[in-house]
Amino acid sequence: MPELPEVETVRTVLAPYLVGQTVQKVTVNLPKVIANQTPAQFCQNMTGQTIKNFTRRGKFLTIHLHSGARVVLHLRMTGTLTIEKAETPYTKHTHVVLTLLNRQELRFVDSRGFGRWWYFAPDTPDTSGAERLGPEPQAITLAYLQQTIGQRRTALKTLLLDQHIIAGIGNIYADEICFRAGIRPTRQGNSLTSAELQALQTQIVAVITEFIQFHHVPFSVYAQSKGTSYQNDANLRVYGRAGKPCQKCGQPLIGTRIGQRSSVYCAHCQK
DNA sequence: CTAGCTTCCTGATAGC
DNA sequence: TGCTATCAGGAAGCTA
Repeated sequence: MPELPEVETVRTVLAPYLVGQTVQKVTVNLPKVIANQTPAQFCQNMTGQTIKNFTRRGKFLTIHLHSGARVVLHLRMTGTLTIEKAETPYTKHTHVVLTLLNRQELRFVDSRGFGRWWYFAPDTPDTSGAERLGPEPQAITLAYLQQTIGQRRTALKTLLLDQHIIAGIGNIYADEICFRAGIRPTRQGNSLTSAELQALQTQIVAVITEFIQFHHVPFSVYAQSKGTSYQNDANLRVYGRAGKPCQKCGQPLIGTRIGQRSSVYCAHCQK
């Protein structure tokens, strides 16, 4: 489900419920979710720790503990985080639960079970993958695009999805960025002109910034949607609209596959 | 460096 | 209604 804007919503909405709280009990119902430890080790390490901060980097979230330890987590396709009262029954696929001293719980629910959590002791390096991310989309410059995307023969869409180049862009916003930049997602990176790379830079920043705003919901709305800020978004111009008329020119949008990912673009508006 | 494929899973939906 | 096939917003790992 989530790309950077949705993960940012998770961070903003949940941070006030986590920061300053102490972990009283840890429950792991699906062991493989804890990527670098046994559930027993993880529970022992986490119990009694106090949460200092809750941050995001790309699509990764990090719970910083006062001890200097960190818990890094990735929601992947279907992971969600919610705050529930301790007495509320678990829903299906509740894989990790942090019970806090205030009788509230942080629950990780993930139907496909692709999401992962990592625990890193103080002064040990992050090996979750978050340490190898490219810059945040808002920090992308024209010069950076010229020396990365501009040098590669791979399809633009695939490059936008490469987290080592830019952190946080997923399948939805990659298509939206290409549409708004007027560039076909199938174009080779090194075929882009300076003007096109500039348009790309502008839209990378604009699309991510706008959707962070769109998905910024109050806790009540977030809680009601079970930890999702994403719904079929009226602001999306191409994603999920294959065959429907382009909102600029009216021609039917093309649905195709690029790098094994579903992709939509306008053959008329995107060169 | 690159393209293509598989794998990890459950669930929603489309078609028959 | 029920069955089957297909697809899904992520990403790593493998092959050639």
